Amino acid sequence: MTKEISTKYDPSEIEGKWYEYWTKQGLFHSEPDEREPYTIVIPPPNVTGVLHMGHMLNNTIQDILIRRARMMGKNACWVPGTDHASIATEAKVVAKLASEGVNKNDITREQFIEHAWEWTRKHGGIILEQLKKLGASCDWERTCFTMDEKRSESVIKVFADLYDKKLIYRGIRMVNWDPKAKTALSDEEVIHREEHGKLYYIRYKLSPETLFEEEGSPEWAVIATTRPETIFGDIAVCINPNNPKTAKFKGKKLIVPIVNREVPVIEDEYVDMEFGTGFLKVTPAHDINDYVIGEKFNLEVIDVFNDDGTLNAHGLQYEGMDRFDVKEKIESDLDKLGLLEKVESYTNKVGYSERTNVAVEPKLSMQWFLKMDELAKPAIEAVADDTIKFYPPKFKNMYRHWMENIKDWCISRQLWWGHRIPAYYLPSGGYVVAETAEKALIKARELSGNSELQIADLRQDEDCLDTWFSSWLWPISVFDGINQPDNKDINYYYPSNDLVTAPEIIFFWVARMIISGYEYRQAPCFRNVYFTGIVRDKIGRKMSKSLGNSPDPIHLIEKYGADGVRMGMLLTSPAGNDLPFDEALCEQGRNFNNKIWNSFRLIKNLSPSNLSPTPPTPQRRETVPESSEIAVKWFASVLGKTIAEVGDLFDKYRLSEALMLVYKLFWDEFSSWFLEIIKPAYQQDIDSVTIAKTKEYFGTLLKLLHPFMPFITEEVWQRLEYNVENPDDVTESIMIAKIPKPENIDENLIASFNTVKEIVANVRTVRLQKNIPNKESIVLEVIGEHDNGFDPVIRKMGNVSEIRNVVEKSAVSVSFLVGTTEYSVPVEGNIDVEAELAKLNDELRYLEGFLASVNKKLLNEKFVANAKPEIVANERKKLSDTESKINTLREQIARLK
RNA sequence: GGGCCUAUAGCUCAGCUGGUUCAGAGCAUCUGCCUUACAAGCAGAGGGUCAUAGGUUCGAAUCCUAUUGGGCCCACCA
Repeated sequence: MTKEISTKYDPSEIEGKWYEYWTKQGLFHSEPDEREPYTIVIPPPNVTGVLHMGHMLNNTIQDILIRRARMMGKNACWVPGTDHASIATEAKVVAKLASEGVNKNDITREQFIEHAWEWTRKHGGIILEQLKKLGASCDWERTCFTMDEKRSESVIKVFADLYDKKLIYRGIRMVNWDPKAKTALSDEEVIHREEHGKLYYIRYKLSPETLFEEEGSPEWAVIATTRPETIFGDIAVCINPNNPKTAKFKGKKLIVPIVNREVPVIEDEYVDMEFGTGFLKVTPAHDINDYVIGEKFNLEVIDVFNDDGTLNAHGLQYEGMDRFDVKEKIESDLDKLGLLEKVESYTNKVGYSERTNVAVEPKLSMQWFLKMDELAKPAIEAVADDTIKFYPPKFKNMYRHWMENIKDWCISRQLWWGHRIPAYYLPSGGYVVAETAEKALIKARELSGNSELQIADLRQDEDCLDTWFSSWLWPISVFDGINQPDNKDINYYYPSNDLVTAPEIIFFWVARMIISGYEYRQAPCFRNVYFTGIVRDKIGRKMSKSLGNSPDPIHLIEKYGADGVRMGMLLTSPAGNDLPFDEALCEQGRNFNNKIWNSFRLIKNLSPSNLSPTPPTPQRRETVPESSEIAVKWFASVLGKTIAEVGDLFDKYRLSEALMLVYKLFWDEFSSWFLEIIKPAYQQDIDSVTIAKTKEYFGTLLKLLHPFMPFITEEVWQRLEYNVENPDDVTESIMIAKIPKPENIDENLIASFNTVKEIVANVRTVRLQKNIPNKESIVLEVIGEHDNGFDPVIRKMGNVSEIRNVVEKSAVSVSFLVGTTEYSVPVEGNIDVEAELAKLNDELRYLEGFLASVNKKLLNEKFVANAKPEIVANERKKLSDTESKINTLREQIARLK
């Protein structure tokens, strides 16, 4: 009867079909209307990136949220897009050009940017196509790119605005320098890693002028440093004025080795008396602390490095060598000169560039900065008072701590791929900031008083802006809310509802978006932030390209289906927890799909007429089996209850748990109980009332599942022609069907049914233990209270021919307790008295122990006096129940003996 | 160095303001089953001194303290 429908579900045949259908029907597209909006803006992936497991997790969650909101009747809008990823993309383009023998320095800025656009056109958008495979229901008509026209305009406008507000300034500061990308980095782009290095103890000879007079006095000071290659920049040696060990060097002069520069010994309490030898070499150009000291003492700054990390002319004979090579060379050279006292192994933290993974160099340079402290204030408050909620809330602390100690943001980058800083330098000196060259010209003429000035006379700043300086505007700029602050989209969709992102970028991105939201909309940019964890492999390593431990998401989708992978991703990932990914999870997801598929096959073939020789006629009254009647009523309750619970879990962003709940509802309650009850026996008919209810429930289950597994639910929904059979559903796609409100919840019914399940399970256990085949019906004896209302279900599910209320059970039988009622299954032949007795005695012993503990509690006056009355009452009930159980057991034991 | 989080079955996790079925779920394991939707399945079963030591309380997985083990964030000790 099911010949035409395969017994295995094959996702590959249908996923593409439905995605196309949804797109063609315009179901992902949103326009402002009278409904309540529900908005998510995607964390824009790098334009030339490819999908990895982190994206999979992140976008699965977003899709679940957006699909759920849509089915709750909201006007759901998920805006997709990509990020130009300034430094990462530029690095890729530079590498590509290099492989073709082209050096970036040999071509013009314009040429380079053309190459970068070409690269973007070629590789860009791949990732968005991959998201479609996952089922992401983004509004593709709204796709944005951080460097498209509107977004670029927004960025420049904001820069000019913040400059006018005096929040952006330009200055020479010590910044993190990436010698590979040859650009400044923000503090956030630097990753500190512990590293095993060396601590060099170097002798700095006393100047002949300031030698100690006494015989046997030291001829040098020993200075401990991890960076001997910076001695060319040494300009002083510092001691702590309170340090007796170094006190006699006060006022002395020392000779920097190799350079042979005479430098003074200065005194500052910054120097740690305990560390090393108590002497600190001061190299203001290459250490932030030294720089501070240098400023204080007004010392000269000698920068010894080129932009690429090689030594410059200050490095004397080492000029042109790489800093790491110099470190080694200088070690041996110092040794030869007898100036290296010793070398110790030493562990310290070294900063690395997040993008290029080279050690960053503190470097003094002219950069643009954004003042943060004032801007941060409303953003701190918004998270503190839960205007913007974090899930999980533990990240609130982290956020607050960072925000309260926020430093100015270095926003300039010495890169070409990005938004060029709109600052224009005048030939006569000075500069102006304006959104366009034309506007700049007006300002420049004003500034210089020279009305003859032309655009060509102005020189635009060479730097471009940090990538995050465009993404921080994302929730606003995707709706063009910077350029057109009062347009209908921004007014309708902003603030967005949920942001789903990784905790790694809480400072890079989340915090800054919140800041810009308050600065440019005077409102939060989103209401909730869901932080996902890091996807790890089975043994806990972070998934990464270099380790090669990351499965290709597209392969996974091909293997398990998008729905299966989505489920696998979600099964073990509560908010903020890392996700130990295992393909077995996808397998579980795929198996569940198959379960859904097979339920569908069963239901599809339920028909009042399919086996009956004569179709039902109005004359032939259908009979509804009692068991089906019970099941239909019971399942309505379970369904209603679960809908309510799922809603609650969604409100708390506990998506894994919501999925698990629906999973169990579908597999255990619906498939194993409901369907098994209503399923007609071989060659038996089924009534149309039960069929209708079954299909209705199945439809509701599909709706509940749809946000998690969109493809299979649509396929099955359509195959059942759900909308046709249920006139109330006027919708075509399950995507826009409405999830019903929780109703018909009868807790008593659910509780009674649970008892029934327990009875049936016990009957089945007896069968297994006694080798009674399922096909052989049995008799069930009841001794004690029992609700006969559910007997039809017990009969069907346990294959029980008769349920008998008796006073005394059959002599040869196996019995069990459910609640305080004893049930007994008469069996043929003899039973193993010994084994039976042992089992009963075990149980008796346990119950007696339990009784004793309950008794102890109740005899404790303090407990009775202090505990809440309902708790005491409950203990009393436990006492009497246990006593009654014990009596039953004792009787059983006596009888056996 | 400062701060935050965490420790519950073999694995991944629930367990709300202490007290009902407080020791749970899924997966994995074991035992029967090819029972007309499904072996990617069905039915059943066994797994835990709730990290350790103290304390508060009539009562602690839950609250407090210390110890140990994991994880994360921040920070300029050369």
